[in-house]
Amino acid sequence: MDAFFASVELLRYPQLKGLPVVIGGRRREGDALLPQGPDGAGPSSVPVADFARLRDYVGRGVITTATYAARQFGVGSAMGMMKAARLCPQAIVLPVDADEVRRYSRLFKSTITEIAPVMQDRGVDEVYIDFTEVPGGQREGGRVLARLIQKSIFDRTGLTCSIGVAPNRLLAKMASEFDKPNGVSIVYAQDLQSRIWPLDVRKISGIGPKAGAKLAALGVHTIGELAAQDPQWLVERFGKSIGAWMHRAAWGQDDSPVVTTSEPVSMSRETTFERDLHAVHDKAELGRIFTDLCMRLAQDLQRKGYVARTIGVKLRYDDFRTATREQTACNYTADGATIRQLAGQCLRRVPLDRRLRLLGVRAGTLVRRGEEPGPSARTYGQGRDAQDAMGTGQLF
DNA sequence: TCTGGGGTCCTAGGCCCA
DNA sequence: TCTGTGGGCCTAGGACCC
Repeated sequence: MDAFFASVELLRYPQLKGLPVVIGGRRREGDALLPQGPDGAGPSSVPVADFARLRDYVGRGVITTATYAARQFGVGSAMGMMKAARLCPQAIVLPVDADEVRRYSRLFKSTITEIAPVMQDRGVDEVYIDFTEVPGGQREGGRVLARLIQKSIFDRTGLTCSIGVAPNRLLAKMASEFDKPNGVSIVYAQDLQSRIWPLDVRKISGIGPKAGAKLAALGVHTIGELAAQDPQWLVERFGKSIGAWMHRAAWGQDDSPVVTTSEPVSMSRETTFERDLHAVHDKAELGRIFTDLCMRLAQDLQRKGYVARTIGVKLRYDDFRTATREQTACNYTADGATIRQLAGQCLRRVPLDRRLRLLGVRAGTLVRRGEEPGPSARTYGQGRDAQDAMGTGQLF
């Protein structure tokens, strides 16, 4: 299989090109989404000076993405806004406009599938494409088709994207990193030792901060060093599945197909509070938020046509520890009140002695509405804790 | 003053059942 | 009848991704 990996940079205001810009943070009620130009001309006509700056940002939140100009200051995705403001106070802050991002994401993907129909979603701004069967897909190792896709995306959306082409998804993803934000990189199987092995192990999608640090502590820093390890040695340290996968990945091996359809496994809604809340002192406010999360989750399920049998809660304490509890019911549901009741039972099994910074509600074991199997013969979550919770009053 | 939100997958332990 | 074993499901937590 030959695979493309394409990712787009979701910044489209030409007057901000080349400037440090971060997208992210948390929007407060009543905040204007973006400064608007005269006569409804939109943000594209707003002078640079009129955009908000990172130094003026107040409150919680993280960076969703940053331009390459901002990244030069050390600012990057998932960084706290306050830390980013210290590193690059002059950066322009744009809010996340989720509806607009979704619209452009759909446009980006439909442009690709019109050219190469076998495409796998990898989030809002990334896709894998199998172009084995696309006419002309092999010309110049795939470069011709990649350029065509790039141009089509730019013509349709005004967005640039970087593309990697390689024998499989794993290598294509790494190849796409080689020439950002608007390049095409081709990696052949025989390039493994010269172009992949010198890279840091963290460049492998799936090796994150924890595994990266553990490997570093074991003296393994590059992908080449990872490839040199005995697979059994990796299995003993990272487990059967991940250890074996790591070794295959280091050798550039990946036989996973480009999957064009998938069913959701879970849906959830969560929110971080403006200030930490206490289960007793802020009971009314927490109750309102909790109910709202349950209702929004129910709406999500109903809108997308799913019902769930497992309902759970997620809490994050003021010390950032996380606790989850979940319960699988006899029947499937997408009803807000039922979800609220089940989630409330889960909540009673969590310690609530510390202040909370986040509350979430999750629905799992999903099936399409109308395709529910019969009631489960066995029910779980009926232990002492769960029984304590049954039939008692609501916590919040 | 750190650290969002919405997901997937893996692991480990417990329980139940054949 | 008792015990051991293995599989499936549930639960909680963690790692990782965009």
